[in-house]
Amino acid sequence: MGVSDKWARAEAMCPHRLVLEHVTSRWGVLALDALLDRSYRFSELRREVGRVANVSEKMLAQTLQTLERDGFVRRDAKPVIPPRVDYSLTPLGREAAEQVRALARWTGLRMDAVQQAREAYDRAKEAGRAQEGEAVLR
Amino acid sequence: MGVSDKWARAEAMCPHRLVLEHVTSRWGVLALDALLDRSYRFSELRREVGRVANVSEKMLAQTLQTLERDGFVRRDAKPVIPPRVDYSLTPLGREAAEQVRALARWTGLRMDAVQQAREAYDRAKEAGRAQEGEAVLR
DNA sequence: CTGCATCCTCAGGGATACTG
DNA sequence: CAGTATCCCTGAGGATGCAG
Repeated sequence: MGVSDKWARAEAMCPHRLVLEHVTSRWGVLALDALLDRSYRFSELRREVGRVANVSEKMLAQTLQTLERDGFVRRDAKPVIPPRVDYSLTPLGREAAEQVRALARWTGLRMDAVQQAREAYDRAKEAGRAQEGEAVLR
Repeated sequence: MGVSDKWARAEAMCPHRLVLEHVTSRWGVLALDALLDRSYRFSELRREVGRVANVSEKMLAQTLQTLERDGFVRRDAKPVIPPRVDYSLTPLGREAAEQVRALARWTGLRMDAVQQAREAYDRAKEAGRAQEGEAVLR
């Protein structure tokens, strides 16, 4: 289990923050987003998520377990050889995933504004440095 | 700068994911949420965020810089002694913060469902273990 | 194929001390 | 007060190997 004492304390202070962390975690976001479209088998999901950013099988498994425990993801393992496990969203998980996707879509829409802001910021910073240098020279 | 090569690669693949990470980062969420209500001075914000989870001044500063660079947070430092720096949301940041707060509120509302799911999960897991033990005994 | 266990690395992030 | 710089350590997370 990955839950450290520090997190236990955090949970005590504000339990729903932990859920938020799970949902907005690096791989949680991507998994939920993918599962919003359809159900996936494990390595299928791994590939799908991997289209955006590579995820180790360990982290994906861990993420899915957390999401399952929180009641967002349903896992059904068919008892066949070779094993086949399908992951899908519960109704609760669907709600969460929609929120997350909304946020993700928003960031996509506003990327240009963010880009501009960054350039302005970097330019301003650069100008600041130049002035500083000038001051030193006299 | 804390941007590692790994993140540079991630940015190349999918730039808006990075923004999402900033916004949903541990301290980003709390800062945005706090600033949605009003503007704060640095250590005032530190205290406010600290009501939920303690944040080192280093991490708060880092978080605020990232958010400022992305154009979410406006920072105005009054040139007075002692220094006074006010942080507030830009219109863009307000949009982001509202999304984040929506997500946060949703988790709060659904905490009971999550709790139940967790208990069910843990019970099922426990039952599984018990059966396993039984099987071993015969 | 789907995991769980193990080991190992590195970067996130806390504590502290110092500057403007 | 509001940071910046430094040190240091924990823990997230990748790689590998094994089991069912």
